[in-house]
Amino acid sequence: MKLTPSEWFSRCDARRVVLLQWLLNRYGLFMNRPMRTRRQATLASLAAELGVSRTTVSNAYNRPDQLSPELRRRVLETARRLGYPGPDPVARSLRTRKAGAVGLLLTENLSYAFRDPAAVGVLEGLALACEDAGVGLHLVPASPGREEVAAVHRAGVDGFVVYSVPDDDPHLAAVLSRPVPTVIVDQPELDGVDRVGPDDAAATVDLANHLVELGHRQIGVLCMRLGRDRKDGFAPVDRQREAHFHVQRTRLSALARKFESVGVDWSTVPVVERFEHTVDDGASGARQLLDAHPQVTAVICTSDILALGALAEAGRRGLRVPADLTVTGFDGVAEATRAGLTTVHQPVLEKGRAAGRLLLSAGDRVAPKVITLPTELRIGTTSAPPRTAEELWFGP
Amino acid sequence: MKLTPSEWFSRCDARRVVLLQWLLNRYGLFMNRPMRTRRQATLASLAAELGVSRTTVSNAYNRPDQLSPELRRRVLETARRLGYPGPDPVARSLRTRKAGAVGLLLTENLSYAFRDPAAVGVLEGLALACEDAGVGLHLVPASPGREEVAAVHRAGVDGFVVYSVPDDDPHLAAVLSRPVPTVIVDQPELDGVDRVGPDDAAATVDLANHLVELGHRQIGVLCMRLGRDRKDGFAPVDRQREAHFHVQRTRLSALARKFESVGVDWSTVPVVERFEHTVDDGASGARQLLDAHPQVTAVICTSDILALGALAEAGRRGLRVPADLTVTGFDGVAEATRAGLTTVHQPVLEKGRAAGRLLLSAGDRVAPKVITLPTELRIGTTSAPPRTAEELWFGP
DNA sequence: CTGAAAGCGCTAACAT
DNA sequence: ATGTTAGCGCTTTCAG
Repeated sequence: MKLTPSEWFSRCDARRVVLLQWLLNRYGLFMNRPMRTRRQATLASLAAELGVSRTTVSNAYNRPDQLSPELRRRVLETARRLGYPGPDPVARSLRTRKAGAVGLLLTENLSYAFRDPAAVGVLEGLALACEDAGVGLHLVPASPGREEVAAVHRAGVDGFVVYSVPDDDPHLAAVLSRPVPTVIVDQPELDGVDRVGPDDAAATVDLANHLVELGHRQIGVLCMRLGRDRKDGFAPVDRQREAHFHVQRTRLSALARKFESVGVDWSTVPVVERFEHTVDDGASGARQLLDAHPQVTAVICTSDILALGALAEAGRRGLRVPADLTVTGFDGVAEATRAGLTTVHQPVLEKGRAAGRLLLSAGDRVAPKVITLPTELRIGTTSAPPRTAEELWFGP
Repeated sequence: MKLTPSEWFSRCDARRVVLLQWLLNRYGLFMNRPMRTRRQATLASLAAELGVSRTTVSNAYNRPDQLSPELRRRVLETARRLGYPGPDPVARSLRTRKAGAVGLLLTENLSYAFRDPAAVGVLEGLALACEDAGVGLHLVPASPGREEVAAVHRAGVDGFVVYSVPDDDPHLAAVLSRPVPTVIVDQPELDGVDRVGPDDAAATVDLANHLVELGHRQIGVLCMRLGRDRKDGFAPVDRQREAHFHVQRTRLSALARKFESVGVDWSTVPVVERFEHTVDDGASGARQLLDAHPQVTAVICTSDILALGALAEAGRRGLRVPADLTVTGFDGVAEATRAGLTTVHQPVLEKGRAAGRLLLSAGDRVAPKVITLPTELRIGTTSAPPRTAEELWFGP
């Protein structure tokens, strides 16, 4: 039988192989590569050089106890001499079926992720969980604009954490199509997919109760984006109901339920939406809200960032908080606490950490798991009873 | 000649192979794997199912122009039916020698990285560069404490960005031992390694000039950690000189040169070191400095974060800034600008972005490249001439 | 436009 | 304690 070149090659003894490899390397076979990238030493060439098997070299790196210390020393020494940088991580990943990294998908400009303290908290918690497990955290390049999902397919990871994306996000679909475990943080809520997040409805009801008890009936709401389309302004009830962001949808509907239960017609409650989640947009949203509805006694914001903007706008208008206007937030980030904001605190760092742990412990689990984090209503110095008609006439 | 099983196997035609694979799969060969992980479809099995070659299936994903649209449709359709998730990223990386990710090494708790605005800026810029190039950003889990460098070797990346680590960092050594391009941000300064950073010496001299011109001679310095060992307190001159952080070393020596040139004996200048880089540590450092040296008229901080702490401490002591005490920073982060701090501004976001671009454009380059970023002295409201003896006695 | 052949560099199971 | 064998899943010339 005729041998293929590779078969013949593989029948040569180690010394011959080395010689051949060297010759091929030296004279042209790799000429198409830039000369600088001189053919790296590999585990195989190292083994050949040493006259031992590849297994032995592999063991020298991965299972020191499987070798005599003396041989191991020789292997490592020769590796250094030959400039062998250790087993190639990609090849090892292919073989072991472990990439040693978890992917993070946040369909937002990364700039946003780094600016929003709540997002940073999640990121930090996740990073800590990864650090504990010794795995890398692979940020997937996915801007909200681009529909390009190739990056998701290209990511060599053992699982994904998806942070707060719309339910119709194409990147999310791509993630779910990959045969690796996935944990969603906050939103969307998907059957059969692990998730970690607060009980938004309950937390929002707590907050609403507080405002109802204070006596507020003339309220306005400032919320984050409700869809992937850029839209700033008043959001009618059907847009609220069809919001592609589950968190916003839940918070709004919880507010609606509570306030309707005390006789407020929700369709008359102004809800202002802002696409960007910044303090400035919070301020402009509050401006729009208060310009059109000056009778409002409380502005409920679905995030602290927006609420900080609302506070700034109140100041600009000469409205004293909470005497003239009540403002509330959501998240309980440090900046908000410092500002004395009445808000719902959620443990963002824990959220990220829980997501990481959940993901990394996947595999021994079969049923999807949902972790609900505790929230806490934190009454600060930005909420008080509305001024009565009397007070408005005669002063406090 | 006797055929090995694999040789024999490879001589079977496609239909037989499929049947065999199916049988083996079904009956025991993979019984050691958990049953849930039912053998995923692969490109090969898909090709077999379709009766085409692997090349064709590969092309369907990677080179649509190499197929009839009709065939491509059929391939993708069958893929969906079989639950084939597309080419495995790790296998592809092994074959193409491209991981599609850049590694980021910052030997600090990631928590720190996310809290320090200067670090966040760099991270953000780097993330933007990666996003533009469509490659992932792989955060390497490397806490300062652990000497464990395996994570560096395990990272499947095409290159590394190293942000501000000590020159004797073992993780850095591990990175440099990998046969991939590396760009260092800020420090250390290493021959033959690409680097991007400001001209610390020149910038510091600018700042020192400003203080000298104002008339300050009794100064104190507050600096970041000078070594990997946790050490808080006064740093004698030799510790300053032997600092393992090039940036700190340079800033201190530039200050020393400048102030010595106007007659100040540097060995009498108190330099307080803080291991942690937080506002609180800045405050405690300032306290230690001012407790021991109340005659100081200016506190020069090697970062804005420390300077913000110093401002807080000054307030706590009833010192008016800048009337009673001048405080300066370094970096020009937003918080500092808001506080009116006199500082050296450096474009942190650009720094990260430049590092990313530099790394991603490597390969067509041969000589190492160093990018020096412009800095700008920003005189704020925290620097003024020191009070004269007269003023001290008779008031301003 | 399609297919055959040849590995990328490594590890794990199973011998010895 | 060390070696043998058999791929992991893919892309890429090169030859039809």
